[in-house]
Amino acid sequence: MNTITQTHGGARIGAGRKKNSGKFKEDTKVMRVPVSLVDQVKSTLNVYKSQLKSDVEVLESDSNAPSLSIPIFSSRVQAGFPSPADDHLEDRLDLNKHLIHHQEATFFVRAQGESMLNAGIHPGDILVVDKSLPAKSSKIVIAVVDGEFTVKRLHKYKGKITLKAENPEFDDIVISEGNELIIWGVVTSVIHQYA
Amino acid sequence: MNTITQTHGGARIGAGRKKNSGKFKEDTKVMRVPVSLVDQVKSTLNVYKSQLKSDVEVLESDSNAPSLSIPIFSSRVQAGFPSPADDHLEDRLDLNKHLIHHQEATFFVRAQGESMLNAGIHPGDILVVDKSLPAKSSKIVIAVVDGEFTVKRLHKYKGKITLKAENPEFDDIVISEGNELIIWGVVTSVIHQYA
DNA sequence: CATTTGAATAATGTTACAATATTCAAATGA
DNA sequence: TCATTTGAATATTGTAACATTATTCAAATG
Repeated sequence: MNTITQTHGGARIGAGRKKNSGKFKEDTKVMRVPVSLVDQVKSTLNVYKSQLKSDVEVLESDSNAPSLSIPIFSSRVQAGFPSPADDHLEDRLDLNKHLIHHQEATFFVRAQGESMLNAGIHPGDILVVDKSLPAKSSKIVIAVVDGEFTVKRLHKYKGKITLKAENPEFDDIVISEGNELIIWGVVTSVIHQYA
Repeated sequence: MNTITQTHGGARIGAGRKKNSGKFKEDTKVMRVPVSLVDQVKSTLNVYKSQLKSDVEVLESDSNAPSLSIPIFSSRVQAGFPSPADDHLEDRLDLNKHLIHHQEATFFVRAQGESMLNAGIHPGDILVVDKSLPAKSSKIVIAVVDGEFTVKRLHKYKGKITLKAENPEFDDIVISEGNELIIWGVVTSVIHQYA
């Protein structure tokens, strides 16, 4: 070893990485998990990270929501539109009941990208997702692929799984051996709010 | 220490605890988890354990369990969603509360035509309509024109009122002296349900 | 032959460690 | 003087190692 003259840098106090500068911005702990749940826990961590990055926003459904029935009309009614003041109402609808079939298994996700525009999903829309429904082919699903949160249409064909974007400008995701795919649930409805 | 004469037991081969005799009946792995998710993961493990106990290997004890890199379409344990929100109660969503601001003045309409496709309104969608909001220009409104029920985007310009379709295949409706126009309310959101 | 015992082995929670990532003042040089 | 480069200091993070506890069951015992 020869003596290396220092050309830059130097010792000092107060150097070093900042606390909580990791991906979780908080302390971590090691825990032991059965192998069959490792992927699932990983996916949970990924969702959490995505939320921290505010890539996604996930909300759960409110089990204590009071019921509220509101009249619904069909726009087919051409004339003599019945006033909502009438008690002669066609029908009433409670959004929570109508859109949520399995309360415990339902959660909401706020859509981010534009990859599903042609499926009617716009950035900022609220997606209603049911974890208890089977992820059948051609359903729109919420998935985590290799740690990335995504909304795509699921296709299974001859054992090959593809997540299809519904916007020609976006690429489909073909799942192969090396990919980790976790499906969180099936999108049952989209809610778009106007400004 | 004095020499203790062995009174029972003895060395032998094949002794020892059996493999997979732990609570999970499978190998485990340590992983690092942010402290705020530790409880959540623990409860996931607990659910898993209780399922193991009751199910007594109902599913995929050997069926195929392609858990190598392949999806957990029907993961046995439905984990809750992690939330970075401090108050866990606040990330529960009541659709009624979220979408309906003036309960008394709100009603639903089921959309019929395709004239508003580009505004994201498809046939069969549920429109949330608020009667109490001012029908400003550029808002999507529910209107009755000469007795005909319609959903269009309202435009007011220099005293001229137009109801614009949001689909090039449909004509706009220009309101003139002789027309009767009644605006029932402003569409605040659209809900589309997937089959 | 039924009961007791303890050596062998696995599970499990925690700590330790090595490798990587990040920070930012000192060193440099323009 | 000031912008850029550098590397010591410190944190993160995945995994291995460890200590403790739990379990198993044949040998020892009576």
